[in-house]
Amino acid sequence: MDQLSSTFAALADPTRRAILARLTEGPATVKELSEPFDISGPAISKHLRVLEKAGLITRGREAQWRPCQLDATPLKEVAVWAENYRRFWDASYARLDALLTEMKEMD
Amino acid sequence: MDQLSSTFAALADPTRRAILARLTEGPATVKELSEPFDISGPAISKHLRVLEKAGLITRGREAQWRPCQLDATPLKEVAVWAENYRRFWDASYARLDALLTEMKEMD
DNA sequence: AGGTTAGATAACCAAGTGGTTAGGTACGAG
DNA sequence: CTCGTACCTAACCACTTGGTTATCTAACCT
Repeated sequence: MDQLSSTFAALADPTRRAILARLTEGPATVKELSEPFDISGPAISKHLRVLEKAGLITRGREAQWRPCQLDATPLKEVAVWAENYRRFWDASYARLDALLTEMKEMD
Repeated sequence: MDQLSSTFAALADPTRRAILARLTEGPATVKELSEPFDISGPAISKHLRVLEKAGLITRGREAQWRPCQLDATPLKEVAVWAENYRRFWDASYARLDALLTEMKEMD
């Protein structure tokens, strides 16, 4: 799978997006991350592995803890990708687009 | 599934992203959309249904054709969501963030 | 009416996903 | 050394996904 696909796939799950949101407040242990959800530890572990493979988190080792940290780099690609479609949702861009087309047709 | 999740899920497939890219050039029939790929018609039909359920395309009826059209509205939500993480990938925002934290710690 | 074309649906398959429970590893504390 | 804690892996399950082929409907063109 390409980078963008695995990033989108990782973001398709609400639990994983919530984990990312939590990590904006700073690094956290697996235990801390699992607290807001009533799913088992292994389920969280799987989510973290998906996020790690997508490059959205990095994991360290400190004694018996494996602290997770946000890495938002892939989200930049997402933002850039989405921005390419801005003119299709933004009305003012659509008007500008129409204007440019009109001008192009004049020559 | 919530809106954002189904949008991300729809975008996780390269074929579907290519279909969206093609639709930026204007509406197209199912046949036209399937031409660049060497997968079967039904496979394309399934992709289109996923895109339609995610609200990324709308479909009309003209004789025996069912022309597809881009609807980028959900992509705005994607862009907005991703922008919330800008300060975590943008160095200058990170510096601003550090500065603000420093200032906060001073009182 | 008959044939061709566009497209959807149905049934199936292999692989992936999100969850579980059970059991294993590694570390710190007493 | 033993106990508890943090975390992982393994095996399993139900469901989804991305693909297939075969079959159907609907519209156009002779």
